[in-house]
Amino acid sequence: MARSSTRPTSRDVAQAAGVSQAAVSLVLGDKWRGRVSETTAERVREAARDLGYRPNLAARNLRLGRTRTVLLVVPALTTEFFAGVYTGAARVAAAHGFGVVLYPSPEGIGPARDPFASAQAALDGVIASSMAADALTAIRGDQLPLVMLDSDPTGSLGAATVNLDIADGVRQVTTHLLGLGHRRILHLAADVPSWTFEVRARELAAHMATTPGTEIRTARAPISIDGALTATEAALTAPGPRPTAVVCDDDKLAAGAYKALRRLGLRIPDDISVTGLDDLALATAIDPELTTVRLDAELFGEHGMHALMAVLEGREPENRDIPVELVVRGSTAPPPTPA
Amino acid sequence: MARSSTRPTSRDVAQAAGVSQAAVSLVLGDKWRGRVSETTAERVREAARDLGYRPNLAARNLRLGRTRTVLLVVPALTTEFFAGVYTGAARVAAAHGFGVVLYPSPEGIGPARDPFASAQAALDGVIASSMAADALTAIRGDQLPLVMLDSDPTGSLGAATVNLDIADGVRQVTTHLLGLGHRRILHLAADVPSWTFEVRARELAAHMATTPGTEIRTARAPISIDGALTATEAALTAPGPRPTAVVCDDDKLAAGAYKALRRLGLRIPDDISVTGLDDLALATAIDPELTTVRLDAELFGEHGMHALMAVLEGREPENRDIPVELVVRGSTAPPPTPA
DNA sequence: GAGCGGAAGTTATACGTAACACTTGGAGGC
DNA sequence: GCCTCCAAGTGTTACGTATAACTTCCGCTC
Repeated sequence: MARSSTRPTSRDVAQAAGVSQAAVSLVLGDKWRGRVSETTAERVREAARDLGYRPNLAARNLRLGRTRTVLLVVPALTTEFFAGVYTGAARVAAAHGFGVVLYPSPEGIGPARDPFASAQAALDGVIASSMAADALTAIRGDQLPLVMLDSDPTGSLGAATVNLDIADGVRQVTTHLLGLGHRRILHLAADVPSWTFEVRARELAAHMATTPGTEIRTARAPISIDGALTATEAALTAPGPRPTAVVCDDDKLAAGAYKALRRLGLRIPDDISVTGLDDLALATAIDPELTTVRLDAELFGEHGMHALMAVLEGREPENRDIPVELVVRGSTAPPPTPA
Repeated sequence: MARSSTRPTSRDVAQAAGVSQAAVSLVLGDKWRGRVSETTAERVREAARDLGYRPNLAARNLRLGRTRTVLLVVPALTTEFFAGVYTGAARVAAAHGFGVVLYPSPEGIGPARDPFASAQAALDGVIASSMAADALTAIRGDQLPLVMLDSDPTGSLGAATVNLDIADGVRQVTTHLLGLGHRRILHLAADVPSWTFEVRARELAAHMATTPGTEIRTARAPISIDGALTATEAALTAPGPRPTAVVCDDDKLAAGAYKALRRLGLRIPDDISVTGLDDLALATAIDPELTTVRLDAELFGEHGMHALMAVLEGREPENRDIPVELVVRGSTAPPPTPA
């Protein structure tokens, strides 16, 4: 009968199995072939099971100087309900000096007060998306291997980058609209300083310029339905010939644009076309369903992690852009013929 | 000039400052009042700054046997884009034997392969919501302080629970609809085995029964727009008098119901009313805006964390239900008067 | 001038693990 | 009959930190 108040250690298992702590470590670490007999190994495994042994990861991490864990940094929280749960919980936790780590069951969400303080205990590398400069400085200060998602490849950080081919997506949207006959476009731009949004504006301008007689009007809005509504309404009631299509930086903005258009009495797509970018569930929830650019988020994640693994293994990561795909639905049509 | 290849330790700082490692620990741990002179303390801080010293959290955690970090377990991933990023990244990472931790910048997302394997290194407690039984068993095996969110308070787990007053929300919805004159209701239920959904069905039935001549038809659907669409269409084309209102277990189901109703040529709310539950951004993105029950997710999170803190500090957590609020929008109206 | 107490440190140790270097007891070769 | 070699382990150490216990020096009091 061992002390049951505290968690069992490998030494407790060793004692229970009548072997040394080293043997336990070998067996449970799966490094015993030819070093420990099969019968002894089984005895150790049984003892570990009986005691409910779980290795202490803090000790293991300290010993190995390595954690087999990486940090994925995302720009902001898109989840709605559990984002709120996290925010509230994290606030109280912080007040108690605690950090919070989210776990997605079975897929996935994320962690902590100060990511680099509370995470460095368990990090071999970082994947970061569209981050603030100061956070990046903190990461670099840690000298952790870093992969950037959707960031300027010419940025001076010297980190590997993995990007969605947003530029091509914008080209596809533009080609689609130009082909339908649209010439005057309202660009509903996300009011967020991020490379990925700069690309949209730049590429839209560049590709529209290839056709003569085109015109782009720009409205900026925070990424929220209400923000998009207000900005769109203002832009469309401004003087001058009305745009015949609204190109939105993402689907959420498009949902806001829908509301503004309804309020202005404009029918989609008869009076005005709308496009999004992301292909969220929202895109098919609204009426008419949204013509948008599908981003393969999973593939994106896979490529990002592959790149990080390459860096960790000393290989050169490949900087390939991930293809995207235009999905044409009911929100785009030829512009109305002028009376 | 110290060795610069490896990360500086507190001993390196001590050497640089000409003091013992213990002194460094005291100064940086802010426990030096009356034990170290102000000038020495400043010298230590300067050395730490110069070397870019960051304490090794694995070592600290090992030493303290405590991590000031808790794990928040959520039932599934609601985020769309970054959920996919996480899934893909986690898959590749797992293939390499790595775990993944998400970090929300600046608010918040979460972590890992096997939550209890990769997290126990840094956990003092757990907040879990609607979890699978096996995962719960794993948690209990860890003997970690546990708070359950939205779970059966009479469950045999002996954990503290913090719940939203979903029952009251359902009562408010029912009262609202009965007051408008609705008697035949379609309950679009989430096909997910969870206490929180059982409550909806039970409470709806109980409260409807208080008014004579009422009738509930039930349709089950997975929580997705397409699933809800199919289930709703099937339920409303079935024989018998058509329900005049659809009560949905959450907003996403309601969005699917909208599509089904449009397809059937029914106008909302003139021909049929719809209600949701959650008050997501989606609720105001669809047309007409959805009458739903607002859940204060942040407050929920705060209460969950308060409860966990109480457990950690040996206090008795209070098991209060968190109030919810009916938000009446454009999707509900009196039932059409029969011809 | 002996003794005391506090300031300003230092020394030593333990947390739990992984792995290197060593031991021991036979079996087999010549 | 002796040497070698291998299987099957064990003893020991280090990872970096926090802290309890100890030391040393000095200024004061009586």
